[in-house]
Amino acid sequence: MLSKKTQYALKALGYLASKYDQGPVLISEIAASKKIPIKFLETILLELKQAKMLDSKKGKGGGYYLVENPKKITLAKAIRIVGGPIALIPCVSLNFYEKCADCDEATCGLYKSMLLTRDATLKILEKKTLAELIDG
Amino acid sequence: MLSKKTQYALKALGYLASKYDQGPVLISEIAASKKIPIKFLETILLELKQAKMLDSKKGKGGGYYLVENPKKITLAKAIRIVGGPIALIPCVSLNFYEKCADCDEATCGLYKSMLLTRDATLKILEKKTLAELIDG
DNA sequence: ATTTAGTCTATAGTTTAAGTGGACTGATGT
DNA sequence: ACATCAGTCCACTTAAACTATAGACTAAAT
Repeated sequence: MLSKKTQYALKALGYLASKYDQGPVLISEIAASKKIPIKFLETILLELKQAKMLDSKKGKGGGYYLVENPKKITLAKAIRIVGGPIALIPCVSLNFYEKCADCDEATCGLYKSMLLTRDATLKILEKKTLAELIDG
Repeated sequence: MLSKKTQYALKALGYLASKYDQGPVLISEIAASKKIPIKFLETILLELKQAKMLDSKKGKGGGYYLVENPKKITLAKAIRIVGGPIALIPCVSLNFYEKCADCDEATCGLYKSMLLTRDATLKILEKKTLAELIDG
């Protein structure tokens, strides 16, 4: 399961995708529309900004907006930025790899099954983009 | 990502599968072999026992053992018992479903992508069994 | 200058992970 | 039969990570 933070990030990005090229969007507007705790959302958006996926403007008429066309940003990329490994266990994670304490990957049965699962998941998440998060 | 608890459960079940029909196995043996904190493992095995996937014998010569042939137990079933939803978000979970606060499932873009992902994952986890967790 | 809206720091609450101590149960030896 | 040992079972405590909230600060617009 994705963390709450990651789920919120995807929802927020979907909303921003639907407003792409329409100027900055208020944090409060995103929070209200997607039912996300506003202060929590604040930190998530900041993180996405630091990763150059979003940019922001302060003051009146300010807000957050996507830097790039939503069609060019995959769900996998977004998930990874906010810190969510996609694999089910660390030893098959591409971006958050950690060796198991106990097993040899060449022979580990669990490793094999989890690898299959990761590949199937990634095949989808590397293809789907933020544009496809837009409702309708 | 699966919780630590779920990861430990799968490792322990894999070990028990490799010792199926060889009598009870000590918690301490499983913990040592799979590098699992022993007291944490205790509670996990107890939970699997209460779900009738394992049974145990107390006293000398005691320990835990699989009730059923490991070939008959899917990974999906095991994961669900120890409380790990397989879906990435609650609104597409079969066993731990929760409605989203903000979206209409008929039109939600995120819902559609997550549903695809869940199906791909489940296709694997509903087929793989504990027998396939045995190393080698 | 005033208002608007993002940024930063600190903190509280909640869940998950892990550790401690001891009670209970069954097998075994004498 | 009884004592002892080996093991699971159970109730608490602690630690760490995750989720959520509050308030002061800074930049931009008018």
